[in-house]
Amino acid sequence: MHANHPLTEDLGFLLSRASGVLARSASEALAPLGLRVRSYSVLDLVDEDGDGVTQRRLAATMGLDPSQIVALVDDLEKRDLVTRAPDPTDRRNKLIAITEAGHQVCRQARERVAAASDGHFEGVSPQDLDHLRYMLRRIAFPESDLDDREAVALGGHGN
Amino acid sequence: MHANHPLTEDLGFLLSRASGVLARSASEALAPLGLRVRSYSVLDLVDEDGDGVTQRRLAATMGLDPSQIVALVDDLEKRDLVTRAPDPTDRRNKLIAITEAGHQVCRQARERVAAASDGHFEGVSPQDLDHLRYMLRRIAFPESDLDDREAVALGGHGN
DNA sequence: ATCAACAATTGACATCATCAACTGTAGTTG
DNA sequence: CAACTACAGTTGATGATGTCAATTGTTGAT
Repeated sequence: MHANHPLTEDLGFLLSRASGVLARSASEALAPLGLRVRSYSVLDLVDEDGDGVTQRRLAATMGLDPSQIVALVDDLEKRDLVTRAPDPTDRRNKLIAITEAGHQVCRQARERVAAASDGHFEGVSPQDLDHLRYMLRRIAFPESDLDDREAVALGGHGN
Repeated sequence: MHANHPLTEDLGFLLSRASGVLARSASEALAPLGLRVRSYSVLDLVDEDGDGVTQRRLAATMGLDPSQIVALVDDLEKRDLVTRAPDPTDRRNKLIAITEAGHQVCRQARERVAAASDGHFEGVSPQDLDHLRYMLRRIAFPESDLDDREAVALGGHGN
């Protein structure tokens, strides 16, 4: 008899709650590597993108203010997990690229996070997880629901 | 062509991102009422629970440290949206109950939040939303997957 | 009467979010 | 070229949040 509260049916609340659960889990898994959830996100986004990524882009993808990226990259750079170099094409941009050490750490981090996350998805089927991913992507990245299909239709750019 | 980053397929990341999107939306919707997402959550949980709720319970439901509830209730109490009274049965507990004014504000808040949220779910069917709710509940409240089924088993009152 | 367990509270401290201001670079216009 | 605008990154201030240890008051049991 604790259900029935409108709040516990509210998607925003459930998202926040579920997100918190996963974040804690990931946080614990990453601690031994000296990473936090945020720095791991940066590392992961930079990984497998040999050309380097601008900080602006990182900020946009992570949904953060660009100013917050600075400290994250500072830390990763200080530990030689990423490099930060001005873009030759446009010296305003700084291209963040991963180092070999960073790549290794990133791999370990992925494994740890995945292992830690698995426990939370036990009751859910793989198809349901895919479905969940799909829906969350639509909510998290609304304007780019063009990812997998007709990327054309919208003349403008929504919002 | 920006997809394919493992991170953007990671459920933890997607949850955090989607949660952030909804939270901002709700935050803007609630600002005119002088509420934040957190205080709205408290208000909503207290509403429709005439008997009053202990702060411990609020903390557990919201996934917060009990110490954080104090300030939230302080604020709501100061504005006469809730009352805080010692439980006659066990004077350690304080029962938080809603006031008439609180009930009214809560209703407005719900409408505003719902209106603001709707925009984020446009592309998703009602059944998918139900499904989403269901899965999120499983992730957010793992031990209580009894919600929809044998909610009886525990003689007590959950938790 | 003493003790352990618990709810609420306080305070300290680190993290994070939000914004405004500043620097350096690029592109445009006169 | 000079002046202007626009942008990426950076810094700093300020408030909100998360986390934890310690305290107070209350309960229940010994």
